[in-house]
Amino acid sequence: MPAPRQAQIAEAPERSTLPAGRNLLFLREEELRLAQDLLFFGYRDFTAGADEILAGMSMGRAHHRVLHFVGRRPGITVGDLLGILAITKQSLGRVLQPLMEDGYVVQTPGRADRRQRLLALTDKGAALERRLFERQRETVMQAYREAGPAAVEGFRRVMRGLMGEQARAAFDMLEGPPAP
Amino acid sequence: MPAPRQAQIAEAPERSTLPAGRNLLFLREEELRLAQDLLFFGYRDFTAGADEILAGMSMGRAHHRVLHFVGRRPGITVGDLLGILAITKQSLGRVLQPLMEDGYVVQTPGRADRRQRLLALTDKGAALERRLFERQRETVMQAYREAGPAAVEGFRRVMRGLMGEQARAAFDMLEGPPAP
DNA sequence: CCGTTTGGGTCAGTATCATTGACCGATCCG
DNA sequence: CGGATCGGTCAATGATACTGACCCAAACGG
Repeated sequence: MPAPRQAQIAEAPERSTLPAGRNLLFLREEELRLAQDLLFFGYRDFTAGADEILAGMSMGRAHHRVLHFVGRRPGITVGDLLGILAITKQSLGRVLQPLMEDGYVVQTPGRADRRQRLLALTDKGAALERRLFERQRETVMQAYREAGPAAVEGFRRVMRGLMGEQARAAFDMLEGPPAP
Repeated sequence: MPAPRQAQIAEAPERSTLPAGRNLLFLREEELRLAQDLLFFGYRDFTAGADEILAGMSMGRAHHRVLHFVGRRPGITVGDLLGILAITKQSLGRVLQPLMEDGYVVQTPGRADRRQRLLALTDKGAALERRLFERQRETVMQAYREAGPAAVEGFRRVMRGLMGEQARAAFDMLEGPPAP
């Protein structure tokens, strides 16, 4: 008998024939578990296509994120980019440095504040970003088509609701005015 | 003039006053960029709460995923779990091993096939999983409430659409019948 | 019954993404 | 001028993942 350590095994959650009163709570719990699963599988496959391309260039998701957000906001400062990504300076540096050395991104000193380094994609950087973009476009567009326009609107509302304060502010800044 | 290397700077994408014919294409492009942003920010904050708890226990997201899926399918085999997570045996081992040593997960030999190791949460494991679950529940439930039931349905449809073949099969198995 | 396949575990080495804490130079601003 | 800010950099660490090779034990099939 292989049991020198008799651990308590948790009971499996019930899946049917519930006491009437708990029904609503149970549904909410299942709803949540469903959401966890959806987000795990969905996000993974959303990024999978771009990850594949990146792997072949000894880059990773972090590089893609920089390309994406710099492309979205040309002239963004390093500080603002850090705020969007919510990573440390060092983590960004390790990704941004090679991107600049390899000619995907350039920085130019700010005119108003010369301490700032304004980031922008080169043509080469924009081309790579576009390649990654097109790959994800296929995935997302198919999901949008299958789901329909109303579903897309719902998807947006829920995803936005998942964000915290800080992310929502960054998000609104990105989607909002071209530049302050 | 600090320009020994004159890189081409890509033009910023236009944001208004488009040639009429390209309008639709432009909207689709913006739609996609919006989706990318939503998924990045949304997923990050969805996992942030649980990540915080895990960090305090020298665990990471990978541990959470194991607890989640084992909790969802008690008695799951190692092979099936590998299929769901889509990682290598070695990667799973490095996470599963400590979880078993620390008494969060137990394995029992399969009755039909004694090569199999059937995984289950201990009470301790179920308690931790619940703690993580409750944390994410707050985030998701608030997003659901804000967005409304119709939006939730749309969210589900789109997330499911993002999945590839393999993920969709795993997903359907999870949400489907209690056990084969 | 014996050989092959399958389920699971393990070793060694490598890569990416992230962290902390400290420190520096250049620039801005009161 | 002096402090605050923007950006870069050092060193060390940890989590997650990968490949390829190899092993044991149990199941399966001719």
